[in-house]
Amino acid sequence: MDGSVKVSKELKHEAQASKKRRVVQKTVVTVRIEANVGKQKNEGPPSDFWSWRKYGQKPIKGSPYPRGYYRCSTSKGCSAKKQVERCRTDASMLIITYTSSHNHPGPDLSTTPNTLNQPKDPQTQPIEETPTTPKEDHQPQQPITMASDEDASEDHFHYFQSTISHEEDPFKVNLEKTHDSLGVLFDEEPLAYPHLMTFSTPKSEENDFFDELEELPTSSSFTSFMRSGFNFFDDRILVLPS
DNA sequence: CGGCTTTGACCGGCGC
DNA sequence: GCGCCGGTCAAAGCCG
Repeated sequence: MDGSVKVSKELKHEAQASKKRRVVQKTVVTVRIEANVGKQKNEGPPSDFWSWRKYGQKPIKGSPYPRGYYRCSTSKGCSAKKQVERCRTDASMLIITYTSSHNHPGPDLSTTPNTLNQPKDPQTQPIEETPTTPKEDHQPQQPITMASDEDASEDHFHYFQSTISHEEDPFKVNLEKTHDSLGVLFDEEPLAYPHLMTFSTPKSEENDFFDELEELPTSSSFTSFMRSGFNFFDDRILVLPS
């Protein structure tokens, strides 16, 4: 179990050609799983901390492996979706495509028992626009769910590159073994990679991306999302679909 | 008992 | 107009 993280990045830059659906935020994450050294139970959903409910699976043409469709089960009104597909050539390569974004604080990431590095308030900012609690899952809530299909999410295309040069993935190992060690994960997570992603602090030359990022309502949730993902994803790319 | 997974069918869009 | 493909829903079953 070398548990080495392979940094494979593939940037997809597609021009929008659709005339209907404007643009839906699409995040393509390539994960290389190699924890199946002797087991095979951790191959499925090593995803993030959010709970995903599988709502469909279909064989994709051109790929011997089927594609699974997941939906966020953490919140009923969450429109976050995820597609898990396996590489056609590399069975150990998982291609996860995230669509939309969570409109609610996912896992209690900030609820870390050892709040030593998270001096944030308990109710600091679960969400900027506030969850559309009053509404149900029927209502067209778009305060935060800008990734839905509203015009608000025009051309959102960000490109994040996790510079995980650390080969030490204690979390990853744990994660792959069992999701129960999530707590450990957080605990182990010293300071995460705050500077890795200049989220709320746009200043890099990639300002372009951040420029649009500022529109991202899910700053806290998203951040958490990223943080958590950093430990599991080799590389994450936000792509702007057609 | 609740939640999640699974599988088949259905629907919409696109291409030919 | 038909067929292909991808995506989603819905019902049943299983597991915890």
